[in-house]
Amino acid sequence: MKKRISESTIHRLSLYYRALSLLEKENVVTVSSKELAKREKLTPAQVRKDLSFFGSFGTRGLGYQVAELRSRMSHILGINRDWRVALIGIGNIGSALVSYKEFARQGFHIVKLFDNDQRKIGSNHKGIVVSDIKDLEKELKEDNIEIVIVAVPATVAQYIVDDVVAAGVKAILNFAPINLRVPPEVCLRNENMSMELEYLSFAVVNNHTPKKVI
Amino acid sequence: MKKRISESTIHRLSLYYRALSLLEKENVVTVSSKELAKREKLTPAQVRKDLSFFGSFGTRGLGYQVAELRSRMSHILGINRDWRVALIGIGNIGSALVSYKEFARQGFHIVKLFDNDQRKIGSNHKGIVVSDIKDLEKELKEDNIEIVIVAVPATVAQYIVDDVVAAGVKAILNFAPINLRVPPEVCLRNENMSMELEYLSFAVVNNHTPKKVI
DNA sequence: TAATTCTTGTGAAGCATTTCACATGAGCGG
DNA sequence: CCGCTCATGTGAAATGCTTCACAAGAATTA
Repeated sequence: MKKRISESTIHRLSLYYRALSLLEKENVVTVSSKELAKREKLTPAQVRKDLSFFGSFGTRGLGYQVAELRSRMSHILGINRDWRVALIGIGNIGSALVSYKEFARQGFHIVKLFDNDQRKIGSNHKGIVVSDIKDLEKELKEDNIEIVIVAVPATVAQYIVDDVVAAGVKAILNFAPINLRVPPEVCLRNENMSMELEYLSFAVVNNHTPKKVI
Repeated sequence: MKKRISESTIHRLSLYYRALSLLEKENVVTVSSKELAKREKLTPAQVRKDLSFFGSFGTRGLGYQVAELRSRMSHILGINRDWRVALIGIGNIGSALVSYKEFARQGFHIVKLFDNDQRKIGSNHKGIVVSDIKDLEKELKEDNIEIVIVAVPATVAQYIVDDVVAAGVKAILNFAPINLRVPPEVCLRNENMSMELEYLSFAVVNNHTPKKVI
């Protein structure tokens, strides 16, 4: 399996995983691509094609075993395990994310907090003591952090990310509204909430309706 | 101009707008598609093609006037004006968003807050008194709200959104991790932070590097 | 004014993604 | 056990998006 998987496919895997989790809770045993597609507003062919990149998980004439497919999806997405996540920047957004239960529910555990504000360093948020940003690289290494969430002002984000990369972290979720440079082996995702509002304002002004909802 | 504009193009318009704002601050007067592309890690052809959907804004041999193009972009995106935004759900995420200055900076003003918790109703957040969710439809109409941010638990999100739609709102930014049903004329965007972390965990587990960073 | 340089705007080509459509296999009822 | 129904998995077609490549316009210099 050396074919490049598209970003859209990966996002849809998350959707499938979520739908399957719900189905399992509803005690549904098998599900067809048709039903799965309906639940996530996709086409059955799309569902089957996405899954086919990773193997043949279904049974002709019957569909997919909900529990089994969910487990497969979690393996493919890498969420069949726990992740140690560090959060940098304990401002508005940062504080909210520390308390955001959805992350832990999916196995993403925020276990380190960093800030540069002396008043925040040493303080306790949800049982985690805030570390000094000065020790970022050292502590990320020591604690085997694999994913970092950056929630600092745009002006300092690049410096922070340089340190994060130096610490060997390969996955970064960035909330600062700025285009960050990272080496090609690092996966960077941007969460730019203003851009989403701008999308909406574009839609309203131009009477535009998106084909697919992300 | 009746061609369907792709989601990617709209997102890139936001990037152009941001880059142009910075250039203007740096007192740069003109910019080429090449330079603009470099700043946002795109190709010059992509920049020109995107702009060409909306008109011819450049001068051959010279490039684009920074100030003028920025103004054009803001008109196209609909951010040359202020927007009245309501925020529903004053939990972790909701509270953070009320204080998030980036929104107001782009002209998105949160002017209404709603919650169903009696302890929160009537309380004051950044100068805004929290309204009872029961009055949602009425107050959204009265206050001419055009954009709504939904930051409530997934279990109640659909009911809330039904009311929002009934109030005639045409643009919704949803933070609840659930697939919401809205009529076709309503533009719904989902901000699913867990999905972004899942993307990262997929990338780490599969040694996958995305072609383009969103 | 003519030659040169620069960079836009845009059809056409090249890729990528989505959808179609059907062969194939599994279950089930008679 | 045969025929019928159902639903997968997948090449091929269709659609959509990005990149190429170049004609053409604008400034500048001689």
